[in-house]
Amino acid sequence: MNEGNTARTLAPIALGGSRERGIDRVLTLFAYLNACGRPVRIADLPKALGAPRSTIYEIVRVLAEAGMVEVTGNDNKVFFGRAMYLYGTSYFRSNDLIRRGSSEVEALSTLTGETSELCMLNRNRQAIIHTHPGSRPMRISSQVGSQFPIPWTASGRLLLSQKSPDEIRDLIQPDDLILPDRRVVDIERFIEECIDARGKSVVITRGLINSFSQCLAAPILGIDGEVQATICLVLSIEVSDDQRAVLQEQLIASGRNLSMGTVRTKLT
Amino acid sequence: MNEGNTARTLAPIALGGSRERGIDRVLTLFAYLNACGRPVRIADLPKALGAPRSTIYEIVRVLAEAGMVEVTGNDNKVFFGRAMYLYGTSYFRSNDLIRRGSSEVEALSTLTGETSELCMLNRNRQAIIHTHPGSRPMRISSQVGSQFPIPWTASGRLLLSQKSPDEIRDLIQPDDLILPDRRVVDIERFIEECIDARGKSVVITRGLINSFSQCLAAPILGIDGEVQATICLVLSIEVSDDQRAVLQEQLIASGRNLSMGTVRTKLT
DNA sequence: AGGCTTTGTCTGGTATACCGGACAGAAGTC
DNA sequence: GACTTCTGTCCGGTATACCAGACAAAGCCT
Repeated sequence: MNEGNTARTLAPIALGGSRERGIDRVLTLFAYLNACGRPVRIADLPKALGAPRSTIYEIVRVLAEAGMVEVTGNDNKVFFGRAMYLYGTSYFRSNDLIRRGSSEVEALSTLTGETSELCMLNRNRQAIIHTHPGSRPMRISSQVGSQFPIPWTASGRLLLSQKSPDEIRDLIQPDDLILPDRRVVDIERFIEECIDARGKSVVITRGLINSFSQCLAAPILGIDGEVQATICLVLSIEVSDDQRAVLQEQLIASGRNLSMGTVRTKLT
Repeated sequence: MNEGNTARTLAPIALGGSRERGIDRVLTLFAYLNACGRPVRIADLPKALGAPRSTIYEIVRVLAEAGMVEVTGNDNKVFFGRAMYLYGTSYFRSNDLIRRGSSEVEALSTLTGETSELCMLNRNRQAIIHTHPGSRPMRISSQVGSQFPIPWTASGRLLLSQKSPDEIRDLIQPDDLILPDRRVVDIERFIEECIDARGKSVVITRGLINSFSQCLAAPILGIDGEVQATICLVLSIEVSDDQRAVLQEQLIASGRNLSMGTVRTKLT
């Protein structure tokens, strides 16, 4: 019933009915479909995206023709299409880090029995690129493709660790500082934590996204030492210190394993 | 050195310098990136796509900001980006057939030792959705994401088998009828072959894409009996009749396995 | 170094892509 | 069946996205 809540966060600004480019409409549409995670009725899109009906129908028609989205036969719902999958696969094939990272996540998760994730920055969000659930009876896991506000996660602190305070301030929207339980993260405190994360081989956050989990994240470094991604473990808050120390070592090893040019240069 | 050969097949018409929509430029760009299969210098795009420089730079900037493409740091090449991967994954997750089909391809290929592929229609091309190379010393295989003119393949005949002659004529461009060795497929003959394929449980083509391979394709049927995709085997032309008969049965079983509602309804 | 080509940025003008709104058909409501 | 709401299509006007072309910076040859 509440219209446009999602739209307000997705649509660039969407004031007053100012005219907008087709390409921007398309990008907003994609983001919205991804956020929904399932087919959406075309008729709902104008409201949800704050766009005129005629525009939406035209855009969907063009995108459907190109295979970027598909329209289901009977009830006119749209979702991503085959072409999107092909292009995404193309990216995956070309991207060594994601390929290696995905299999490292599987390995780490199998080894430890815990949920493991590969995370990267996507604009001003932290995206779950790949994940493998743990083998414990109570799994804690998030969906591939879902995106979190950066301040919610340990990975986020690492991913921003090489940015300047001003860059961080620019990147973080006020909304992003509100945790799921309504607590608010102080931006200055967050910036400190990011800078603190610089060069660290592991960062831990506890009780941020919820009260019963903690997140251990290790950086994956590029050829010139910048943080390209993180690999992380999602643990129950109750894991013993000893256990965590072991897991932490394995996590750091995985992160180092995926990093470029840092380990190999070591002399025997 | 030959400029624009690819562009001519990709760009809608692109005559005379008529103005074109941003969204169409974007779709052309995506298709071109996919056709190249690797990062492309931004500076080459205006020539390749028949678009003005200023437009290309603007479009790439916007798409890069949204993460749909990425620009490499040093030599300004563009390729698909993380967002494309996320959205593609989203499609994959929502699409049962591709998920099951991909694993069936793996299974069939492992079982037979031959190259296997999952194919679907994508606009007026046949797309390789998933593939697994055979275990023979001389592999014959094509890349995931690559797209062929429909008349080149056995799968193509199945995928069009339920269309009317007029629909087929509309779909097939004159260029598509030219085989890699310059022979030309007769459109009327091709239409007959498509209609022939209607209801067949396997279609075989020999020496079409090259002289040393043959392609066996089996339909994957949707709930109401229409061909949604095909699964196929790429074999050396020299495989014995006996061998082929065995492979053919396994292929048909895989296709039936992936089809909806046809087998399960059988009485014991 | 001097010319030549290539690359990326910027700007103003105009063809047109997007918008608003009208319209008809479908679907629900009483 | 009359009335309201919702869905999808169509059309003319205008704000503007795209284009052409100029410019500077950087390569790249002799």
